[in-house]
Amino acid sequence: MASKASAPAVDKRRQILDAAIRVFARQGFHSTRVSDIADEAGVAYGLVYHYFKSKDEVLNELFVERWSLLLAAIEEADREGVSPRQKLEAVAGFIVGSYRHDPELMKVIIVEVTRAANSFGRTHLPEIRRAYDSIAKIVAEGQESGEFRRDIDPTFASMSFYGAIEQLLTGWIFEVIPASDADFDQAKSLVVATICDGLEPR
Amino acid sequence: MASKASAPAVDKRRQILDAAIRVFARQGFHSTRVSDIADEAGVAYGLVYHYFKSKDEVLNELFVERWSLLLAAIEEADREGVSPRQKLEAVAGFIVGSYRHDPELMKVIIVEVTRAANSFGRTHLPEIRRAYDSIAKIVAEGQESGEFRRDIDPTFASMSFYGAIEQLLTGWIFEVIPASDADFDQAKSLVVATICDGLEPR
DNA sequence: AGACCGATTGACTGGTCAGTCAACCAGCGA
DNA sequence: TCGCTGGTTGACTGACCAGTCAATCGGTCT
Repeated sequence: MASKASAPAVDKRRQILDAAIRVFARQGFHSTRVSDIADEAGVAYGLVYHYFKSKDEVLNELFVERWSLLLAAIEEADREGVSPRQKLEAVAGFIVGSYRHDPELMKVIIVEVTRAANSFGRTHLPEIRRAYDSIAKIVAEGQESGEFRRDIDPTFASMSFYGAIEQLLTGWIFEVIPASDADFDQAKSLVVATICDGLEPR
Repeated sequence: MASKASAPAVDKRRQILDAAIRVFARQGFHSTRVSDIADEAGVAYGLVYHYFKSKDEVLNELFVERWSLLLAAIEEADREGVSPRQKLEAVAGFIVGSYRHDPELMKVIIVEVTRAANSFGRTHLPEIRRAYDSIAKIVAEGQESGEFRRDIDPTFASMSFYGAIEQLLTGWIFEVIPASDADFDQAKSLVVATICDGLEPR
């Protein structure tokens, strides 16, 4: 496909995916018609079905594409020989960075997949779970090395950590909390400070 | 309605609401037909429209009914003259307790409203935000009294705290993490310990 | 009895889309 | 020039379902 000797000047498939991001972000998956995607992409209705076997598959593609990067980033962070706290910082940084870099895509991923475990998320639960597990692994290693306390289940900690970050993104997405560049910069360290140091003074 | 001199043996309206909880929890809001609700309630299709003006209104009713209790509980917790940490414990305890008491209803609230800010949540954003704000208020008071550190924005802390709890419930709902009675018991204190004390040993 | 009225019933309608498909087009090799 | 092939088009169809409504039921009051 993309490995053709000479790629076409415009990659219609990509064009459709990018249009879908915009439309899904604007109207939500359920209330976008396939024709909306085609229109936004400046392409005929039927072409969407030439490249994707269903509307669902378009969303799937967007999710898988992005989530695999996240999984890679978490595992990469774990591989580095730094403190568990720095690993968590790297994970938080990657997620916040993803949002900063392409808020529309992250909105779609979170709102339509990650936070929609009943519909789409269900299909992708295994991949989503893999992220939780990788974070839990970081916490568990921190406990073994004595850098983290041992009386909090790593799975619990992982869910709290991920939940906190996702809630922040959700707050930005729906303008419940301000989303300036300064907020993005702070977010990473504040989340990690909250989770690692706690709210009570030391 | 319910204030009639002699209430009917069966309150059909309530019967419909309870049936809706079960069906929404089982199939999700989008893929339940109004006829599913009627069937589950053992009632004719049209009767749903006698008591509710639309399918949406059924969900709204369920949400408002429950969320107002949550708001009351948070504000009540804040009113008591205890430490901010104990207030957060009360809030976490109420939410976990709600799930324990009626997991299906909480599943519907979270999956279809709270975590669905694009569709339904949008309508209820003000009420949802009120919960965040009340929690932030608890944190802010804790900072003023010196029981919480001052370098973390209360709004941030509030989102992290609420996000952590909601993520735990979501984990239970989708069986990503085990949901035994023991887990419920621990959850409250573990979340609060994580957020207040942090993962790093003191 | 008979009139009245709210609760209850379920067949039906109107509108909406996802997905199909037959036709069309452009480039290229023979 | 003439197929051939794969990308591209958009009208159309079949299914689905929220919401409507006219009819029926059952209790109460006169």
